[in-house]
Amino acid sequence: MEYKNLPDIRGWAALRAVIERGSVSDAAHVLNIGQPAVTKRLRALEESYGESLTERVGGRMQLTKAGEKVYLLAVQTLDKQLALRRELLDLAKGRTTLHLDVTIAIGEHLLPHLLLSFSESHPDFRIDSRLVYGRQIQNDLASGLADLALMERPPDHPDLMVQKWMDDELLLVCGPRHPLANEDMIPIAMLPDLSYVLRERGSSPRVDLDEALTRIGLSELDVALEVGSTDTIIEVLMPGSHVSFLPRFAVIDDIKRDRLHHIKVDAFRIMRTLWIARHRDNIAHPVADAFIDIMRKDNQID
Amino acid sequence: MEYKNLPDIRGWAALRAVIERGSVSDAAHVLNIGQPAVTKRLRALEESYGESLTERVGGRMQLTKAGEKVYLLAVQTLDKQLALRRELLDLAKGRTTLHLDVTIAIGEHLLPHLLLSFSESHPDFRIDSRLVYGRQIQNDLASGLADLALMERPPDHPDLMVQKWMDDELLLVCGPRHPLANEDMIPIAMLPDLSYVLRERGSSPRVDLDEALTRIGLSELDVALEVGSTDTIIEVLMPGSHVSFLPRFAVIDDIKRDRLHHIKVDAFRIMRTLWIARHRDNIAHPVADAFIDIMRKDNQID
DNA sequence: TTTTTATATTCCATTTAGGAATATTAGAGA
DNA sequence: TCTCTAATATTCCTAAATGGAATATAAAAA
Repeated sequence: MEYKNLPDIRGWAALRAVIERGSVSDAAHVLNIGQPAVTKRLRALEESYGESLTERVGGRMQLTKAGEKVYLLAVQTLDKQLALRRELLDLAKGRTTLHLDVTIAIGEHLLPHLLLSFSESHPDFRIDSRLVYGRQIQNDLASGLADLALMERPPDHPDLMVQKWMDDELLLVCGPRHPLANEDMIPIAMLPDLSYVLRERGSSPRVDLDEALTRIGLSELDVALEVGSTDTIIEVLMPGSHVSFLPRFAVIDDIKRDRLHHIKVDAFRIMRTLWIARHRDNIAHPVADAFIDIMRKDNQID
Repeated sequence: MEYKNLPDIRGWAALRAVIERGSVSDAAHVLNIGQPAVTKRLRALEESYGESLTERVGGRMQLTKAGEKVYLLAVQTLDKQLALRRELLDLAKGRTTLHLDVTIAIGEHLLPHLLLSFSESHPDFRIDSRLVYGRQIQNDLASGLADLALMERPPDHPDLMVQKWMDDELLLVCGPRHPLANEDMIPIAMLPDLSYVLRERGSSPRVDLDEALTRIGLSELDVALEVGSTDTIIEVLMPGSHVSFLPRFAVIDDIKRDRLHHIKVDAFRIMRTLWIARHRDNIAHPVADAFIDIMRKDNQID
């Protein structure tokens, strides 16, 4: 049985940090060790695999072909190791915790209310929630780091299952002082003339937006600012020079209170669905079931 | 990012070896290190997880609840690490190797012919084959250690896909000097009176046999000997005091040449299917496709 | 170029790994 | 219950490794 030539997990951690930070010294900082230590870890790992795993390309550390494969295993294993740690903690303390991942927008607008309802009706259960990016949610579910996730786009990982949570729509909105604040509807042709504040590329609402724009043949909008939080976007809209596409659930309250104005676009709607996702091997989780129950009930009230 | 408290992979290897061999000293032997080293690895691992992972139960080392979880990750990771090593080798040498797992019986009787046909028609491709037990095949496929498998029972792992290869049957056979060597057919009632040489419990033919017997209400046969190889069973049958249930593909030649006699059993046949199995993520493997092609052609000739 | 920033080396103190010998413990058998 | 025995845990020691500080080297930026 193999023993002597096994790689060191800390080598995997080093590789991961170097790739994800893009530099050895940043990685060293994140890992709380010195830069030479990281370099040496990488060398040792390369020696263990007999292949060079990284190369400097334009000042950034990148993976070689072989490095890609090692990196994949490294991330998988480190994530699973973390999940295992947590599982053992839960086991020891006899607690039943639900580890929940949600997208940023859902976390900002829908989650607080849900958590409140849940903790009222199930004071004995515990939920640990994390606001993460869509891609990361898939990794977390796959590795067991998360038991359940609320997402704005369905995952494409083969082991992840989804069920529909609720319908949503991306709405074009502006602040009350914007020139269009009194318009009920505008034609599609006017969309390129507006100045936008949007979520960053790759975020779920942005991907949905870009897909919808491509469908109607619009390639690029005039994006004045990219922001990582819908709440921040709403603040930026207030002065009135920009508009944005935001999930209905995030702006519905502000629209009702006339803090934001919903500009309809003629013959253009971006419909979407919010999803509940979980790993196929993790379909029997008492806290998850209780939580989903709460979500469904809550939905009926709204 | 976690770094300092990561477990040592060699700890995982030690845990795995201890559990699979059932003792610390055996594990030490397999790992080519001393017994104290293994003990210390276990201690270190337990310290890292903050839980005791093993306990001595009746002289055998067993897993605690927490140990189970750690063991699972250990096996997964070590297998994947092995698969990764091999993948890197293939990558470096630019060769295309098919890693094939087959059950013992298939390996003894069907594989040699297949490999020959394959190497004749595809001299540029390479096949590494392993004879392993059914349960292990599933692990190998799941971890990527094997690309393709030929099995006597379909896997129940959710990520593994099967396609039918060929039909088979378990035949009751005896040597030419056995008292029943001239009988064409016997009643079911006579089955318990015979003395059997069978594959060991858990092997694919044995599981099929036991299931079939259960279906007709026969719980136990008189098993004189359990053997790990069908070839060995055939040898043991020669003197003529025992009978066995063996896959048709393993005995058809010997029956034709009158080295074995097939005893039909009235209203009792054990039909089975041989399967080609692979991982869902590994469905595009050129060598696998070429090999499956050979298997199909071969089948038509027989 | 020169400057600046990032990575690799070297050297050293410290820690850790594993072997040999030995103590301890847990089952088996009287 | 008390040996006896086989297995596991400890101890002690040497060899090997880790990671830090200082420094050399390499690669971008100016």
